[in-house]
Amino acid sequence: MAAKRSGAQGKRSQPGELPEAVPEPRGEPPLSLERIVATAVELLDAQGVDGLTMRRLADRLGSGVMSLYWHVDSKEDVFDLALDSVLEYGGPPQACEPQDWREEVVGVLEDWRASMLRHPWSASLLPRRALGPNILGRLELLSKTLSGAGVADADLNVAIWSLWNHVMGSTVTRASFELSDDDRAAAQQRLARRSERYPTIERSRLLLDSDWDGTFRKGLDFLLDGLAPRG
Amino acid sequence: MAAKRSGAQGKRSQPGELPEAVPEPRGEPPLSLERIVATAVELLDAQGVDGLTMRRLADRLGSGVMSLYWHVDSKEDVFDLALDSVLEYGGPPQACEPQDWREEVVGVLEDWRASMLRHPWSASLLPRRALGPNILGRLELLSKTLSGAGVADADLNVAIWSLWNHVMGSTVTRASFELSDDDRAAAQQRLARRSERYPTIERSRLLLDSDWDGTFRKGLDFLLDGLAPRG
DNA sequence: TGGTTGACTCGTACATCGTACCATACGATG
DNA sequence: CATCGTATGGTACGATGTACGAGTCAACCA
Repeated sequence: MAAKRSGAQGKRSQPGELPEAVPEPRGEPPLSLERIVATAVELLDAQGVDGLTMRRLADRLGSGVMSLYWHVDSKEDVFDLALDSVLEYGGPPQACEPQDWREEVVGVLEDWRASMLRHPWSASLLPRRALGPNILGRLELLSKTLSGAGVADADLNVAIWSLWNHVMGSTVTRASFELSDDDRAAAQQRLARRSERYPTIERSRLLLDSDWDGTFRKGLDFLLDGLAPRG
Repeated sequence: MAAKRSGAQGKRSQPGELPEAVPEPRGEPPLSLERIVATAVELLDAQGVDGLTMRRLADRLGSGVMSLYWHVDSKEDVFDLALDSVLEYGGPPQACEPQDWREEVVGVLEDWRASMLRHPWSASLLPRRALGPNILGRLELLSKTLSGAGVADADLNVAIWSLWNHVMGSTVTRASFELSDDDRAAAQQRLARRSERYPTIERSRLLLDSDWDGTFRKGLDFLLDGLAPRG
């Protein structure tokens, strides 16, 4: 529905030069998709998924609630756009071609994971259909790198999904268990109270002392070992 | 809050034998946590996450809405209980000790994945804190199996989380992309329209022809290769 | 016997949400 | 001036989660 969502131009005036306060009365730049999405991300960072409300979003933007709906179809739309916007890819730090394809893949995936951990709400938004241009771009980049590294076309999809699953799984897991210290303490108490039922995970302090970064790196290495061309 | 959530007894009467319709007037067995959770799972299966409403749940149970709140603290509570209840573990099919630790691990994890895929909403509930007794039980079982297989204590947490991440990641991914055929067609169209931007993933038909089960199995094998004791 | 208590049920009410509908304003174009 | 597309936003509606408190009923004690 809706024939809206046109080019979404940011500014509009390039004609004459009016020294008076015509372009921006200061305080309320005009609404735009970009501004809406950026503010939504701010709100999500500050208040979490449940904290994002169309009314609160409009307040932060200094606009009426219904004005948002000219730029956006629904709240779901805002979620999709926010998720994708957070996954914009800066590209590799140095422009030169890296020596090792493996290093490049690791870099791409670690940046991916870091982007999502920077915005913990993104993990809980994942299970919805999420195929914005930035996500697709990252998939394409990963795909191209693997292909260039010599992974056979027949194995390409398996490789991509395995790596994607690893990133998503570890992000979701970490976001779930990195909540508040109170929650963690409560979980530990619950666990200790029934320690006779869960002796092994209690002994290994699974929920307390886990090294998320190390686990991610190690699991990734194992996957890459298996996926490597000419195993 | 709330000192409720007592023993939650199912029946109440074991005194005399009244042949009249005293125990169940047929049609409305008394409310109980078990019945609430079971009905919530039904509703989630039928209508998805957004379909679960306290009012709808009460309707299905033939009770008033607020009656639910005597057994349950909040709607979040219902979600937590439903998620955990779906992950009850039946145990290995045959009682005998399996010959191979690896086979046992694979069995545990495939059953785990299958349980979640049977209730697709469970994937989208995951990113919340989710540590019910059944999930903990599965973690404990996995942990014990790995430990018994000779995985060193120092590597145990890494192994558990890597495998957990693999299950969760592939479940979330599959649930995201196995939506409706319409959605898939729309995504494909969007992709084709910009095929010049995503040539590799379009050529590999990443979004269309993926073998989810095979990917899961292959990734799992790679992880187990890496995690195997005495590599 | 009658009163009290605690487990359990539920109708009403309220704040808050997403958003449909409609009135408005404004710059550009006829 | 009339018209139109772009853009804004006030009001209102239906749905939601749940606080509150009144209700029922069995069991127990006086």
